[in-house]
Amino acid sequence: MIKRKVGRPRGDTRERLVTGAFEALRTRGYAGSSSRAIGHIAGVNPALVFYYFESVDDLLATALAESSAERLVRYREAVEGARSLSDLLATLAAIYGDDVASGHIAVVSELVAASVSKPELALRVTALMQPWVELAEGAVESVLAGSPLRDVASPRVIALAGVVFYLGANLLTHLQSVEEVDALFEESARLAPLLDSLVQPGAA
Amino acid sequence: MIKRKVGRPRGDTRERLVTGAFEALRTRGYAGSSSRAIGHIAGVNPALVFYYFESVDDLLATALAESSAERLVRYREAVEGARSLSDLLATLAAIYGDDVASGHIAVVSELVAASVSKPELALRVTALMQPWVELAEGAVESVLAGSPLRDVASPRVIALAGVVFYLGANLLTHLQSVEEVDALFEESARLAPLLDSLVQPGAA
Amino acid sequence: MIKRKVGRPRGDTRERLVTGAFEALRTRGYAGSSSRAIGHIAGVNPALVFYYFESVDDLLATALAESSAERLVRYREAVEGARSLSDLLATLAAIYGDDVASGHIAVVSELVAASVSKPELALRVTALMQPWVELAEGAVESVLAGSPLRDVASPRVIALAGVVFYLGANLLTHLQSVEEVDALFEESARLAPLLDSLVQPGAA
Amino acid sequence: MIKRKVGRPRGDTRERLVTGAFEALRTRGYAGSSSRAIGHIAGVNPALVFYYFESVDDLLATALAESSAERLVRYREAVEGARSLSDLLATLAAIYGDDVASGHIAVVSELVAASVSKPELALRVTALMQPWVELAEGAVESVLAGSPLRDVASPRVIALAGVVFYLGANLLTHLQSVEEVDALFEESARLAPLLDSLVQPGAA
DNA sequence: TATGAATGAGTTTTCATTCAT
DNA sequence: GATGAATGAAAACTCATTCAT
Repeated sequence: MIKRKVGRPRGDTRERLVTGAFEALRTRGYAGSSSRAIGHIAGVNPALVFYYFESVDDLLATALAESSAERLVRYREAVEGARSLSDLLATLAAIYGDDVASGHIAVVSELVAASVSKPELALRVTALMQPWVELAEGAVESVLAGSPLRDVASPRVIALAGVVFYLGANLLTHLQSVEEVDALFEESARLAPLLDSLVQPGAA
Repeated sequence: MIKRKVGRPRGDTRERLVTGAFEALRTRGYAGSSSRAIGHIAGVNPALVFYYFESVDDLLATALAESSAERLVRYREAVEGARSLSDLLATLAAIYGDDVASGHIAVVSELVAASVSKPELALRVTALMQPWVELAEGAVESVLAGSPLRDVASPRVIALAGVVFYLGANLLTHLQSVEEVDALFEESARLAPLLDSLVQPGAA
Repeated sequence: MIKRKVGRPRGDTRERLVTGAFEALRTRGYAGSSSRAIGHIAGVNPALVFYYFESVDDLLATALAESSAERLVRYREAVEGARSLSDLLATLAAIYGDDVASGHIAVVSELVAASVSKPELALRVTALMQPWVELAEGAVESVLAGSPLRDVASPRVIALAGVVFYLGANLLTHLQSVEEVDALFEESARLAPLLDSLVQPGAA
Repeated sequence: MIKRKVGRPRGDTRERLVTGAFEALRTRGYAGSSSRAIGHIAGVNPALVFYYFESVDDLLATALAESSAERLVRYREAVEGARSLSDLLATLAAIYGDDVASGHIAVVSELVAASVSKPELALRVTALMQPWVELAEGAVESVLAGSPLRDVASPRVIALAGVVFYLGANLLTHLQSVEEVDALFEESARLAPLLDSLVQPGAA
């Protein structure tokens, strides 16, 4: 006798869990993302979390990893095409805006926050940050090429500064309102031309 | 025979709890700062947390508040005495350095992070941030006085940028090593004179 | 050096506690009437509960006792003046109505309810019921005097029936709406003359 | 070597919990029916209370619901077969007697009492009462059919009166002795023929 | 693959009560 | 009379994880 639970498409369970974890983090925060909660959102038995993943944290980190990888592909072109510091700042602002809208920013917040007291999770999250730092580093490098600033400022550090800004803005978005943070990006857009002229004194 | 119930009127229980909470946050993170853990560190019955405070979060926020107030007093002079942007950046770096050493930075991290999913806590933490934003705002204002930049950049937003940087650096300190973040501040020190000349073109 | 806490009139503490206990029962229920809660309402140190009373339950029972005694005085005349069963029913309805308004009914509910699993409290509450049963018994007796029913119905049992009705109505008031219970009393008022004619076949 | 973790899949756990809850209410009262106590009586891990039920109150209400449903089936025939008010009163007395013996009455008492300060529980208990009120209403209606009283007394209200009586008797059973309450029912049995003759003046 | 049952440790919080002052 | 501090037990509930099936 063949017995097959009806109505549950097989094979996509892992994927459902990943999506469920992302949603859980986005809507209930790290503390509310228990295996039960994720299973509930995914419409899947909570025990499966441990079948497909090592632990809840592992699943959570995977959810962030997948979202991050997808965005890396999506933004790489814009970042690498940047010709000036103001281009780069504009891109950072655009990424930030998209991430607020998609909920990615909330998920980052939650996991970075949790990482603070979970070393294992911190390792995962840090690893996810690396490609972004490298991407930014390359972009800064090409923008600074031929600039007198090249000798004063290290691209690596400036890239890190961008990440620090993104992380800090992340937190502030939760603590204050989005508007305050938006004002920050608008202001930087206004100052951008000034920065450009610092970088390439002869241009324009 | 002298018999004294341990822990009876010691008079400093509240204070011990506040210190214990700070230590718990610093060494075990938010997740590890249960009433039990705090009571253990303070050498006090965990139920007393609820005698002296409304909740664990209340105690935790109080611990941050006391540390924050003490630092505000300590740093106000330096911040208000700043004469240039590079002075201000140097002060920010100094504060950051002290806060890493004293553990205050860890405590801030933990509570800001936890705030992300605890609205009530977020309110407390946000309130604690305000005096710092205002202090920074005033300092930026006096530094920009008479500068051509005055018309382009709002002191409020620049002050917020400083806070965003502090918060972001906070997180990065946990995710990466302290060295990376130190490099950030060193770099900004190297760039500071350049910024100063932007602010006061005529000077020097 | 004479030191006297300002602003707290001495001597009325016991009374404040009794009133506070009544209010606590009325507004927060038995479960919410902790020594802390009562102390808070009374504006008095919770430890005083144990100075003036044996236990919280003792204080609670005392609060009911005082309210009950006061009402007994107030209603005795009406009950004893009743000339017919319909008079008695009307009085029962009036008492019920007053008790709903004054909150006494809520307090009775809470304590009778709690008595179910607290034998000591049950004793106190039962004792408080006795004078009412006796009062009712006397009234029924005089109403039935000279009635053919006298041989069929014992006044004691009819009085108990009244109390059972009062208690049951008490509970129903909490489970259903007050309106339902009011309907009950209105209906009995409509049926009362019929009952009167049973009691005194000859009259009117 | 046969090794079987105690308490693993036994299959009847839910049922054990329901029975345990009933027993706990019966023998220890509402206040004594903690998850721990129920788990102990049921021989089951207390955490399972929350696996199978939403809360302790949910389990408790379920226990009452199951007992109530079973009795409803058992008594429906007798109630619907009643031809006179005295039949109905006799049935009420019989139900009361059975309920005292089975402990159902104690359980009702406890939960009705607790409902006074637990709105959610009150909803459940009230819902449980409805079928009984309706059953009684139908029975009263058929008994009053063709009676001159039909115009004076509403079946709904008389049915409610029956419930009020049952509830009040419940409480009195706990406050006083069972004997007092028994006397009440005996007396009503003695008065029943009189009532019957009121209802159907022509008969017998 | 998937499920549902089970466990034990953990959490925050509340309480009655006691006692030194 | 009155206070505030302290205690220890208990409550409801949640969780990650395991395991037999």
